[in-house]
Amino acid sequence: MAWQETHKEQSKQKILKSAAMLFTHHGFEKISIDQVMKKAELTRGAFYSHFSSKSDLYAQAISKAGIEAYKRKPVNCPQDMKDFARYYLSTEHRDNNYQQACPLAFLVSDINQQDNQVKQVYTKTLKVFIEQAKSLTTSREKALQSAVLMIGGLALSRALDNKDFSNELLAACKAGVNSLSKEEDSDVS
Amino acid sequence: MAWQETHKEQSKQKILKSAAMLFTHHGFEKISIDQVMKKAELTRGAFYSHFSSKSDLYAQAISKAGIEAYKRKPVNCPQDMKDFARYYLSTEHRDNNYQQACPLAFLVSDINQQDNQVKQVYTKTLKVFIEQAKSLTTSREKALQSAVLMIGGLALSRALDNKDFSNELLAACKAGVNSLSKEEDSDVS
DNA sequence: GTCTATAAATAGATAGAC
DNA sequence: GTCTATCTATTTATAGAC
Repeated sequence: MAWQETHKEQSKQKILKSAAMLFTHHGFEKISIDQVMKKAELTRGAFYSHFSSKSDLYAQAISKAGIEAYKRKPVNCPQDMKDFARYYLSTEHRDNNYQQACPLAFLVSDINQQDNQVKQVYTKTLKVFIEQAKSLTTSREKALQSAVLMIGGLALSRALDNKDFSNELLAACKAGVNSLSKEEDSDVS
Repeated sequence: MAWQETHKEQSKQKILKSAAMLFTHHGFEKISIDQVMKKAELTRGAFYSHFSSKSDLYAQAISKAGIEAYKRKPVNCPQDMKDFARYYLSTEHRDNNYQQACPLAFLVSDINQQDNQVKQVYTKTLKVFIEQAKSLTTSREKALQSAVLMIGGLALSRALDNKDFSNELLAACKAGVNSLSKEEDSDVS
């Protein structure tokens, strides 16, 4: 019994890992259950033993993707907003070169089309992101602005067909975030 | 002959108007050609006399949606970044109460999944937006940051399931844009 | 140019064997 | 729990009548 439970959990985690990667990079509609299951080395029929619907998988995959994406960020840049922005607003992140990209940016305009479960998971993930930003700046308002500059900047940079323009946009966002960080803040009490 | 040309152009404009509205609010994948044609009071079969593919329609619809969305903005707030931000980052804009919402925010993470024609149109539309912002601030960098705060802020606000949180985010972005405007800028030469 | 009808492909979800 | 097979619905795109 314990073996079976473990086996089932392992299968579910394989599905979730595949889904987190595929959905983050290509969005909800472009990815089919079949693609997710093939990447997880399973078949379509096994899917509904683990998830109630494609939308259910999407919600859980976004949550996992968020956790995976932040797993490295705090480690690499625990106290410094500049490092955070450099990591987040990098061309590598934009160009799909991170194993787990940030779903907040990659899926931002996809979420409004989804059901409440998905919106709730996305909102919770954003709150964690903003808490992270809050610890690196001096006010909640500045944390919100930094989050929008990072998430919005990365999302916009991915939509452009002009690399120079896209790079310029990332640089401007980095500068904006830096001007909101603790070190640059003249209001330190 | 002239009559037919006019008639054809009118049909195309009706299709484009329907597509601009439907695509902007629901994205590329959630809208079918059939839905667009029904809204335009035509049938599916007539579609391919006007557009080569659904993707072709999408590109032209984004262009039209951008033009329509900006048609009012400069009129309402010709010289003032604060008015621009108040208009753009309003709850009405977020909640689909504008007849023509801004495709830059509503579709931002959808564009990366599309072909080059779509990306080019989106990029061109963003350039116009930034030129608008440039005329209301003191540097290109501030214009880029303002654009990201507005477009990214609106996009993010639409993804949340918590109205208070969403409103707070819009307010923070408005404050951020205001601090980048000409009036608040201490570097005026 | 617009219509009806249909081809051809894809995908979400389910049934039943093992 | 996972497999193969299939149902059902949807959608892009095309063919041909008017």
